[in-house]
Amino acid sequence: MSTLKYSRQRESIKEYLNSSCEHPTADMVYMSVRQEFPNISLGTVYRNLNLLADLGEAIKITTPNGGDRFDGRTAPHYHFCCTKCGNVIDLDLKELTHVNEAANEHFDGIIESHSMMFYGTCSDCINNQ
Amino acid sequence: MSTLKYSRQRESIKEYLNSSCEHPTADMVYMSVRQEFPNISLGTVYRNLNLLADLGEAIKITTPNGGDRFDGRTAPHYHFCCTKCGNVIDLDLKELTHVNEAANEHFDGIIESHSMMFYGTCSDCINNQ
DNA sequence: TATAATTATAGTAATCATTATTATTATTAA
DNA sequence: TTAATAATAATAATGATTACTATAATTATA
Repeated sequence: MSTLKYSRQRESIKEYLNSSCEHPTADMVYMSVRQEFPNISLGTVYRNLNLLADLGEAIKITTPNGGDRFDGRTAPHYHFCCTKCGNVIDLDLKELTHVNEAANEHFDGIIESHSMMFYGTCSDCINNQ
Repeated sequence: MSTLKYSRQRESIKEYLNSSCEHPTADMVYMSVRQEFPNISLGTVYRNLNLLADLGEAIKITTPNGGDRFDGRTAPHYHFCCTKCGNVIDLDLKELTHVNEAANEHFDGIIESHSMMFYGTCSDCINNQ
């Protein structure tokens, strides 16, 4: 196994993830971090986002359209995805703690976690339409 | 607006979706329907799967790896996705009916639906490891 | 502190899933 | 039966992501 080595690029990516609340795509992270590191490569962004997700320092959010999104907020919470504009928004909804066990009752494998995504229209799209 | 025209290819795709319980990817549908229509195009498969989903005759399941999957069972239900092999399995868990309203309480837009995916290890991967 | 070892990067090519294009074919309406 | 039109097959194009490789940055060691 290889040991993790510091990199300023990864630090900048992590910082941006933690400061942003828009659940950016890899490309959005790329655009932002390029202000500090004009030569950073999109591959570097992807590699580090996935690394941070593996380390548990970020969450990868699978969406139906427009690529995965990333979230620096690692505490369990749920998301809303607007079917009009695709934006992802944090929800204030307490964690469903018993569903994993409930789902496991009639199931032959081992259930460890779940993710839930809510869909509809965000307030921006309601107002601007 | 254009009127829908019958096609034997679409009929075969629909039939396969309804007979299968493995939540096939577009490519799996393609492989199967090719036995009846050797010249069918992958584009035709994609177009019809999306069309069926739009018509409400199938459900598109977004997964973290390996492409979207399709389900001919349209009654609301939840899925499990194995983190080892990627297989998608139906769960016997009753629908969470109040979460949409609960999520909407502190939210500025309109929430219409949700999807939930459970993760863990399926029984095949537990046994074969 | 200099040097060696090793990981990370930039730049680029390749891959995978999906959608778009277009000439031809199948279905439906007149 | 013919005309209108939607669907298809074949292929090209796109978008998101990963793989490759020579160089640069970081860390360990002498």
